[in-house]
Amino acid sequence: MTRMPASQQPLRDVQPTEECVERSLRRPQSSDCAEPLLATLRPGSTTARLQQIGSAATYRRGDTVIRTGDPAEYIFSVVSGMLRAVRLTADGRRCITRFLMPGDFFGLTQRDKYSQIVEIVADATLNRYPRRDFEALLDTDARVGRLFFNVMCGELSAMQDRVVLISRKTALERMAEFLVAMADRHRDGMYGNGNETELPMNRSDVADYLGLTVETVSRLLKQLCRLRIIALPSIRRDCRSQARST
Amino acid sequence: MTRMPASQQPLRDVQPTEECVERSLRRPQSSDCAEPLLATLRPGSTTARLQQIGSAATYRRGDTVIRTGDPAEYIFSVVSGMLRAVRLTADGRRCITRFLMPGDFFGLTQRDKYSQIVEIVADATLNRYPRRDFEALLDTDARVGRLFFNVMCGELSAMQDRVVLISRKTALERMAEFLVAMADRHRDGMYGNGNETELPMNRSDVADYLGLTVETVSRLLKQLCRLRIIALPSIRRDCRSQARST
DNA sequence: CGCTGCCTTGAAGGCAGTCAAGCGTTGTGG
DNA sequence: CCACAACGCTTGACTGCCTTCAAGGCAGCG
Repeated sequence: MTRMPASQQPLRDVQPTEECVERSLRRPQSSDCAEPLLATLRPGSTTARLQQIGSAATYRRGDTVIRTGDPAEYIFSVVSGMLRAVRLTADGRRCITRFLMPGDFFGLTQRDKYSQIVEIVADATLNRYPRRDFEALLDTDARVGRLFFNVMCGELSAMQDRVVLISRKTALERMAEFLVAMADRHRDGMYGNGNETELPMNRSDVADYLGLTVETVSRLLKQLCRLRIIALPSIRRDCRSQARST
Repeated sequence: MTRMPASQQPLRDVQPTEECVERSLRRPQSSDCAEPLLATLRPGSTTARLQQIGSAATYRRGDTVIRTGDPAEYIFSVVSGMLRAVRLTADGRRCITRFLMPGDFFGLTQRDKYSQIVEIVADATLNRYPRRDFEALLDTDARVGRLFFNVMCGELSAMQDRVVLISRKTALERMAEFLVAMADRHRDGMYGNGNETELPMNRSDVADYLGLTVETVSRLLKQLCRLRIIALPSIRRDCRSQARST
């Protein structure tokens, strides 16, 4: 047994200011999963063995892929499109725990039923892996275990960032960080280039993702327009100058 | 390629009421990790191989085990005591992402640096596993990969529950759910029996865990006392009748 | 004893929610 | 082609929950 030295508590007495919103507009926000998960998927034979057990399926906007309580028979990865992972409280209050984009996995659980709802935000192609095959692979191929260990480390860290965002930041900061995160994720992707990003989800989704109301989201977007931080050429499009947003 | 059928959106138009707080007081809350992680640790030889690379260390209240940015050289599991995982915003606002209790792991990351701070809430004994050895084990023994896959599934689900709790529930509901969760976790443990639970953390910790302020936490506890839902025999002790709390 | 840290309590204020109405777009059917 | 309904988004006025600010109490400890 080793005995560890004591140490001091961190100080904290600063209040949220305009500077905080400024900071929210700068990358990087996330402390752990800065690189996209796709990077961990591309190389090597691990992917190949995984691909063998997977099959593609397409879904349309509004489709429900999995529901809370459904038997967890598949795990999924997103090839294209966008999805939302939803949790509902017993009385119907809604929360979007994450938006799923190409490279993301979902449906991972050790239980026999899914614990969340996943719906399609923008037409999507998914890979489905039968759970039985997936677990067999997990039990025999350590590299697959390692791959998913990494995937889940990244997700866990992202969720921790989200808890901080929602519990300790103002509405404006949440909105700003959300827009920057979306823009980063979509850089040169299907939904955006460097300085223009399409937001396939509606205001209600954004609100439930950030723990706000539709009205507040609407007001915040207007406010960011007034501050010349963003522009909204169309209702679903968020256009920003590089200099300001990064 | 299979084509999936569309389906309907869930309804939701109910407002938080007294009934919601009632509901917060009932178990089970969590949808995925109801059984303690210890259960997944006890049986089989997986644990044995893990134990071989681990060594115990004791810490005192107030100690810092890991800091953001420290080289991630170990992963840890809690044997006894209680810890808090802390994240700070750039300007010092604090958030406790989780309380760590016997059976919990922390320090798991695929990066070379820790992304959070972990401090001791109540004197603790930990197991430390050198990262190098741990990863070697992970790369060779699929059962270890499977074990941690399960561990992380549970944590991920717990974090999702937390996001719902913080983003969509009232202060009173958060407080009630927190107390019930602590009581459940401590049932017949070191910090509690069936109807009395010790809360080793201070008000400030509870506040930063629930996304509230110390003052609000204090007022809520008083309110729950007035409602005869809890009693506070001492400042750190939370005493409830079985009938009401479950 | 006084100091320090933690907790409580009260009063006032503000941020985001609630309620309500109106606008614009899309889609449907006459 | 237009009327109309449905839906999502915006805007304004008001409310209320929780925070902020401030002061005081209590226990532990040098």
